Amino acid sequence: MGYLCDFCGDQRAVVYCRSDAACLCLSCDRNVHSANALSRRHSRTLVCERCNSEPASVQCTEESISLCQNCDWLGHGTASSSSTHKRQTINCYTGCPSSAELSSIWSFFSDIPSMGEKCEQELGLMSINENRNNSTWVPLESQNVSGSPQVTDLPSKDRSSVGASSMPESSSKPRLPDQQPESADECIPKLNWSGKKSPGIFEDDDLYNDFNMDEVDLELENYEELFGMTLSHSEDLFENGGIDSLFGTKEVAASAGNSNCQGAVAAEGSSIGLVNAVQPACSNAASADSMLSSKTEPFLRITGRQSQSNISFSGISKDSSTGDYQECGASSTLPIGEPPWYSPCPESSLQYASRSNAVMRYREKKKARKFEKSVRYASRKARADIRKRVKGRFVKAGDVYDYDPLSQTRSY
DNA sequence: GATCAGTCGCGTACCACACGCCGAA
DNA sequence: CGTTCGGCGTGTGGTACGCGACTGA
Repeated sequence: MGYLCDFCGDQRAVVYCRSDAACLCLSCDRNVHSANALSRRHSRTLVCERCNSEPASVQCTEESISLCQNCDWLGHGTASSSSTHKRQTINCYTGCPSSAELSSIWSFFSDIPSMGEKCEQELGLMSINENRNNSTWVPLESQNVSGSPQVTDLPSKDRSSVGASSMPESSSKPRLPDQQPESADECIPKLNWSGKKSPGIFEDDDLYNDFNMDEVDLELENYEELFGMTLSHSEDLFENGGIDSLFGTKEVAASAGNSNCQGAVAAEGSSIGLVNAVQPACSNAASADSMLSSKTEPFLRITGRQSQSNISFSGISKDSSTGDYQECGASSTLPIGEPPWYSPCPESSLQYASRSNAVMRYREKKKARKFEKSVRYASRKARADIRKRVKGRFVKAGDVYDYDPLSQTRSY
């Protein structure tokens, strides 16, 4: 039994919605995402059956288990025999596809009894008839580097698909279930995508507009993670030496997260990576946000050592399941299974353990984060809740008030 | 391109007072 | 050392206001 649905808390969570950052059962997934046109645009995928907290990116056909990139990397990335397991890419979908439709895009879907059968029954109770027109699924082309849904090897560092989440010019378009890739090349991410908007590509494309809508959520999250991490969480990465592989120096990372950053963030000649960061001016977070949402300009580009890394913070965020890595401030352009703190010396088991520790520490810290206001003293809150006010200000007991939280009436 | 007015969103100050904290007895 | 007392600072929520960003003329 996996984790329970974040919505109903009853059924087993099956799909992961990044826009909502929630794990949902299929029933709630359809209920929630059939609410309106915007929610239907949320891109979802299966939830990792190992960590139960991250969107799955591949399905291990040998183990019949869906895995996020991290779990996939941990489980298959070593020199163990499992590294030869065949894995099938798990595509994202939007809209409210039926279980049968999900089975059509995920051939293994019916192989998961707790998913297919049970939820099929639940889905049958719902009356959503907009599946045909509004359901799309997006190939995680970053995982489809070979143009084949079958993945047998973890991406190597040398794999130039690091630009995967950079917008491949045409392959990024959501594809209807019965659509086939126009060519094998379509699935190959374009390297060093410049971020320039190609005229005509995105125009008059409702499907793609839908996809863009979903990107907004992702980009917001990326923004939070990117700048939040560089300010507060970078310490963790620094401690583990991981951020060095991203920014090279602390100063670079700090300046990248500076809300008052003006002009380019650039640094070169770092100990590990050569950073060519180009970032448009941003005077505040809002600007940074809009900047990240921009589809016309790349805002950060990091060229790694030699040919191993070429990380592009393009502002174009594909709904790839690089999840945790993105959240660590790394672009989704990172190759599959390669955390941002990817060591240039993967042969070292010690460093591998260090990376694992880094991942664990980051996740723990991430979970500990709470952005909502916390009430330290419930008794004071209870008093404030019933205290009378005038224009929002507390008034002396007995004075004339215009707002009474208890009666919700005005005294005059 | 520069300027101005209007709009929007976000952050913060303000209020009273019960309560937590801390030093003194 | 443990308990009690008194004083002081803190925190609580809804609203108004200021400021910066954005947009259109």
